[in-house]
Amino acid sequence: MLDIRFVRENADTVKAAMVNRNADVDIDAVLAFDRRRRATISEVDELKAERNTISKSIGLMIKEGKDPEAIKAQMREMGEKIAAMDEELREVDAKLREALLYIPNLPAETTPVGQDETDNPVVRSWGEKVELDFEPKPHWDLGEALKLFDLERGAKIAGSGFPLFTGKGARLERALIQFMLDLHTEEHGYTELATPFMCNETAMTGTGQLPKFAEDMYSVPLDGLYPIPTAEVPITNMYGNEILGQELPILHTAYTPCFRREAGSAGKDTRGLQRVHQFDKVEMVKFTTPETSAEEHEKLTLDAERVLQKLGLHYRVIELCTGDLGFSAAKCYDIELWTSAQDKWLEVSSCSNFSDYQARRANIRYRNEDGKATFVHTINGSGVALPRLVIAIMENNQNADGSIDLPEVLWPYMGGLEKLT
RNA sequence: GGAGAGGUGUCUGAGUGGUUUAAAGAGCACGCUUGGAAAGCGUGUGUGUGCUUAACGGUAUACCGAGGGUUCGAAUCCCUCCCUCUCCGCCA
Repeated sequence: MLDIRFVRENADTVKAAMVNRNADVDIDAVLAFDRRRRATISEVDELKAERNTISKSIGLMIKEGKDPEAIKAQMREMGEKIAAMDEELREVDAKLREALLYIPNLPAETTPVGQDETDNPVVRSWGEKVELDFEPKPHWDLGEALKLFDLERGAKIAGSGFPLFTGKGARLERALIQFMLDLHTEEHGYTELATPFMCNETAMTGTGQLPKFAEDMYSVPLDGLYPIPTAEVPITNMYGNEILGQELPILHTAYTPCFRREAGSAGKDTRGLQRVHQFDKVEMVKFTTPETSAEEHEKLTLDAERVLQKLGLHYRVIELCTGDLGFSAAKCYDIELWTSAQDKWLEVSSCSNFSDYQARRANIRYRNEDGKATFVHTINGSGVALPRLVIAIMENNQNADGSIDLPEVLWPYMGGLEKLT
């Protein structure tokens, strides 16, 4: 959520930023709510001040044995007026908040301006494309042949997009999760968490999934819960409504499954594991001061890249331009893996700096050097998401006989297994 | 799911309708004291919002788990909900 004072004082900047984002929001409507809200507060506070004074004098009158009935009758009227104005204030307050919740974050100054994904610059790349001297098979063929997963039976029990991993495929999921968690906790300084896999509406609003993206979320209406689309939700919101007493930055990592309805993307890249409703992911989340967030964002991105380097996978980092930037993010790098069999790039990580946007929504603060309660900056990124990672390993490491070589760092996690046959 | 007990500031903890403007203590910060420290003494010590200020700040209002209600006036009384603890039930 944007700071209403900032919006008030920099309306033109905000409007220009929204144009760069292709965001259709009515800033003037927000400003009108803001004006009405402040006028109402001034008025009702004055009345309340008067009521407090007179109420106290009534107390004194009773003590002195005087009859306060005449004044009380008068005060009843004032009470009704205050109640009416409080109600009006509640309404305009709710409208203002609702409007603000639908306004996306301001892009960082360093975020490149652009229309859509074709304007996203490539920041860097690592490794080289794998050249195979035979006709490579897509992962869905390899996986069925090696019995790594059984997508038909997954569909039978839950629906398409709910993959069922079997045997070595299931073990590969577990091995990758553990490898990544070990890397982030032992070498990158993150503290591991095991979080709830469902969150309430407040948490989903805190990180920006609600209210605007309700249709992307699964929900359990009977209990008011939502299966998490990313560990970002429980991890970020665990500090909601707190003034953090500990040193910043705070670094957390967690494995969770992620649940996404993928509404509106039906039929797009859905073959095999490319786009699924449930997938495993190791996430990284940081809470930083405003001064260090840019630097910590770069470091977090490198932490994600390190996973891919250790696995020996060719990747590139692109930066999202203003037109392609996620709703809550100020700046974002996507990491994409190359797959030779399909001759294309697959997004496996999205590393974003949210500045104080989520912190303001979730009300997460710390004490700055002056001792003043200040909103933290939140940063998070996948480190990394599994299905497309598995795709890249399978498709790039395949042999002519249909077997798949496992990256050396995974051998210990696979019980010594070096090859999927 | 049932019964009971609770939820007050950084912490402990008092407070059952009106100088509570949330007592007191601890902690913390600053000052005095000291050769230095401790002790002692003194002062200060939350958050949101509105108005105001160049700024320090000032001022008003709200906040005692959350949301409603009663009342001239609510931490205090009433209603709904949430959470924690104990016991029972169910259960991996």
